Amino acid sequence: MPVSKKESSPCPIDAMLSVIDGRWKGTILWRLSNGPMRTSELRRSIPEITERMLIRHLQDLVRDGILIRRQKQTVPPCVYYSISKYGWTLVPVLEIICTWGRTHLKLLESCRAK
Amino acid sequence: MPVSKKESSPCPIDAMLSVIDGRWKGTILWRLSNGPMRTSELRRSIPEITERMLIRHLQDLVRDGILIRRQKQTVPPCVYYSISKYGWTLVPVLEIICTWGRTHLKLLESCRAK
DNA sequence: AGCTGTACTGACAAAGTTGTCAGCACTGAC
DNA sequence: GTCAGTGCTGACAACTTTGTCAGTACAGCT
Repeated sequence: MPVSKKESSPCPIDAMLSVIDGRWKGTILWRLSNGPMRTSELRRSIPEITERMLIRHLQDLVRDGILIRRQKQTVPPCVYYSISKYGWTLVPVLEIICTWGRTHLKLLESCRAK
Repeated sequence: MPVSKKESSPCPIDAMLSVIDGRWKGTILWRLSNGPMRTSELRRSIPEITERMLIRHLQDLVRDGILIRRQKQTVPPCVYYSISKYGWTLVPVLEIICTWGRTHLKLLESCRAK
């Protein structure tokens, strides 16, 4: 029976990964850790991402309570995304992941170098 | 251009996730953190996993330097997998991920309860 | 002789994720 | 009037990951 990882497995590691897993979620959180941004700002700051995927990931992160969506009721619409209080508890974890990833990348590099 | 996350992105977060990402990798590492195990032992200790996926994940982890494969040259073959010295640097990171995941799961539960 | 167990591979299907493309409804600039 | 920009959706194609099934080669048990 193929059980999606997204479907609430009782494993806490999977639970965390299901929140940050997604091709661009790490990058999005990274950008937003410097302060709130508009949808189109985010889009421009991550050149390779498509609008479709940006919005899908943003919606996931809002649903998971990591981000907050604030919309000014104007025309044209003006939407800001920011990291929620809960989302900030995730940031130090990401930093640790990042640290490990950096040393891992260095290792891979030195392997390719030889 | 669809760029696989597995294909060395320069983002350290992605680099780390590409190592531990996989439906069962967290669970496998969890089991092995108690000591080396044989392929079939692992298989029995994770009832839902298929042999195919176990072996594919094990091979990934060996390739990434996280696990060590030791084979006794006997018939029938006897293969032990254990966490490498490098792999052990990953374990504390997994523990932090696990801690966050646990509180996240509790939060999800209390949401469903109401 | 037939069955089980070991560790693993290959071919392929199903499911999941990501990307592409078109479109909405409105506004302001040219 | 046409174009660009805003934030977003739906349909669908392409790609990736996971699962299913069969098969390998040897050995021990009955």
